[in-house]
Amino acid sequence: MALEHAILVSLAEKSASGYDLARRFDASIGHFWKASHQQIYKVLGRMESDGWVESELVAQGGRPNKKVYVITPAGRDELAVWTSKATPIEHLRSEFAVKLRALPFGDAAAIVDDVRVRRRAHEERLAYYAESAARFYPDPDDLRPDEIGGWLVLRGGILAEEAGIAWCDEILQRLDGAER
Amino acid sequence: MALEHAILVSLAEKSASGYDLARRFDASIGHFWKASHQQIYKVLGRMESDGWVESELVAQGGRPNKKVYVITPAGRDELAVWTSKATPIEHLRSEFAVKLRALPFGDAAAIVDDVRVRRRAHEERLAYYAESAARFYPDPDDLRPDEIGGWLVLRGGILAEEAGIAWCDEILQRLDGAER
DNA sequence: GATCTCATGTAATCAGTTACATGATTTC
DNA sequence: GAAATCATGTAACTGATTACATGAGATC
Repeated sequence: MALEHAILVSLAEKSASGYDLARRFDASIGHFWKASHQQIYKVLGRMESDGWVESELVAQGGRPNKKVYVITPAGRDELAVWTSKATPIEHLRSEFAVKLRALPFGDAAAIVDDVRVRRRAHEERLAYYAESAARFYPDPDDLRPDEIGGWLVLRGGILAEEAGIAWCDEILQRLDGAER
Repeated sequence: MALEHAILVSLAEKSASGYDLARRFDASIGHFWKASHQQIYKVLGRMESDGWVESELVAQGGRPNKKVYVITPAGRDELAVWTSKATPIEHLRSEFAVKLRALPFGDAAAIVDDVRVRRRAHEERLAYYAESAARFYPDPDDLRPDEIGGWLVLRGGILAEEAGIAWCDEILQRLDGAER
C-alpha cells in the first residue's frame, strides 16, 4: 500500500530509474521505509500500468541502458488523494521487546550484549540524522515551505533514536548494574 | 520468525488455548507484537508438529471444548537458544514519515488533522502503559528477577509513546502555528 | 584475475491480512 | 430477537524476502 506512495514522493522530488530508487531506499527515504530493488521493479511495473508513472529508455555511453521513470499528472493526483486520507496507526512490532519478556526463560548475559549492539545502532542512526539535519537544514528557524516535511521527518528520526538510546540505558542499568 | 517465540514466551508464562493467546495478543504482549487468531492457530499447528508445544483437549460445561497448549522441554530449549542469539535490528517503517515528506505535493490541512489523531493515539497508549506499570509494578525499585523483563518492556513503551507525542507537538508547532 | 558498480529483472517462498465458515451459550 | 462471547479453523490473496540470473565496464 505505501511503497507505491513512497515511490511517488521520491519521483515527485526527482525522476529516477529503478536502480536510482533502490539506492534512495538504501539511504534517505529508506531510513523510514525500506524496499529491495526486486520489490521496487515489481511495483514500478504495476504503477506504470496504472498510469501513475511513465518510463523512457535512456541509452548511456559505456554503462547499461536505464529506464527513467517520471510521475504523471494521475500520479500526482493519487499522491494528493493519499495525503488527504488518514494514515492507519501502526502499532509497535518489536522482537526485542518480546525477547526482554523472555528474560526469565533465557540468557540474560546474551541479552545485555544485544542491548549494547542495539545502543550502538541507535547512536549511529542518531548521528546520521543529526548530520543530515545540519547539512541540509542549517537554519531550521527559517525553512522554505518545501523543506518543512523533510526537516520534520528528520526530527522524528532524532526523537525516536534518542528514545531508543534512553531505553537501552535503562535496561543496562537494570541488568548490568553499571552506570554508563 | 518471531511470532513463534512470542507464543513460546506467552505459553512459558502460562499455558493457554489458541483463543486465550489471541486475547493476549490483543492486549499485554500484543502491544509489542500483534497477531490475529487465524495466524496464531496456523503457527500453533506448526509448533506442535515441531514438538515445541503439546495440546490437550479440555471439555468445558456449556462452553465449547478448547485445546490447551503447553510448552514442552524442546520449546523451552528453543526459547533459550533464541534469547542467546542477537536480535536483528529492525528499521523504522513509518507510512506517516513518508506522508510528511509528501507535504509539498499534498494536503497540509489534512495532515495536521492526521497528526492530532496520532497524538491522541499516543496519549492513550501512554496512559495504558503508565497504568499497567502502576498496577503490576507498584514498587519499581524492588522488583523480583522474573518481573524485570515485563517492567523494562513497559518502560520501552512509555519512552516510545512520549517520543511520539513530542514529535506530534513539534509538527503541530510548525504546521499549525499554534502552541498547545 | 577478482571484486565492485551499474542496470534490470524472474521465481519461489514466507509472513500476514481479509474474507468466509460454523455453532453453542450468555447477555441485553 | 439481536448481539456479544467462547472456540476453532480454511481459503484466497497481498506484501516482502531470499535465491537465482545475466552482462558490461571500472577499479584494485
